[in-house]
Amino acid sequence: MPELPEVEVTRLSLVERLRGAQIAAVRIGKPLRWPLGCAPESLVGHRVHELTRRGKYLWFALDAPGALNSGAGGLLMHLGMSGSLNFSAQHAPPGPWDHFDLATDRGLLRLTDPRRFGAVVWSSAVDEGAAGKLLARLGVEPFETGFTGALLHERLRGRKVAIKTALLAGDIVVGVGNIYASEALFLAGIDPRTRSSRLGAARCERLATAITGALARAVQAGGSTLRDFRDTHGASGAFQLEAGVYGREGLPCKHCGTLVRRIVQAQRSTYFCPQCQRR
DNA sequence: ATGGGTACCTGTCTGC
DNA sequence: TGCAGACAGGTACCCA
Repeated sequence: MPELPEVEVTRLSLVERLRGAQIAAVRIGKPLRWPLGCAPESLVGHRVHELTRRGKYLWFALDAPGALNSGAGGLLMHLGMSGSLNFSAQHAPPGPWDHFDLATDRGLLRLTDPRRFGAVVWSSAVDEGAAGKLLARLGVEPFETGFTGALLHERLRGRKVAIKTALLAGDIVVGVGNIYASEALFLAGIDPRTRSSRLGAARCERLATAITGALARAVQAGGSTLRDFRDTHGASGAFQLEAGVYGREGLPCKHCGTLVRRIVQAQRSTYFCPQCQRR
């Protein structure tokens, strides 16, 4: 489910209530992608100092009991393909897909994840241990000033993979998942099959702008795809209406009327307009 | 280093 | 109706 916009919307909706919340109990359901890495009871008494995001990962920075900002490690969370995070009623029994509960004095935070590609991992610091290892290979944040067309140009040079695949890899720029990779390339007028190294400075500039724009608009829209998932209305929803090409195979391009095509790249669907997007 | 493929797991939809 | 198969918002890891 979650690409950067959905993760950021999740973070924004939780951060105020969670900041300062004290952990009262931790419940683990079925195993997620990786083990927690600490005894769940050892987290009891800690407070959530801050909730931040890196790429599609959430970082719950923890304070030791009684101390303020003592840096008592934290929890790194990934929502995988199907994860969602919400406050539940304090004593609501866990459903079959609820695999991680953080009971706090501010409410019960619950991770629901049917496919269990998600993970919650304890780490002594963001840049150490399990978290450090997972975050080490990540590229720049699309909303930070370091993300420019020039950087894209520099990092794509010498890469032979298709641009769509390069964007998804996450080691150049983070947060662009399967939907927004297609959308950004559509906005930039670039054929997703284009060899990365063939993109010149001008198109890299356009692509950087398109990526930032698409992600920012999606955050503003409230991560509509996330809402779809929670309401179990399937794939149709506000984002589908906004999407230029994603999920629109066989429908007319909104710019030129040419039928949108679907292809498979690196075992993932890619959607594009063969007329508006050029190699 | 790069790139390709596989693996993880479960739900939903489509077509026969 | 039943069932097989395709497909789904991610990413670490293994191997050429």
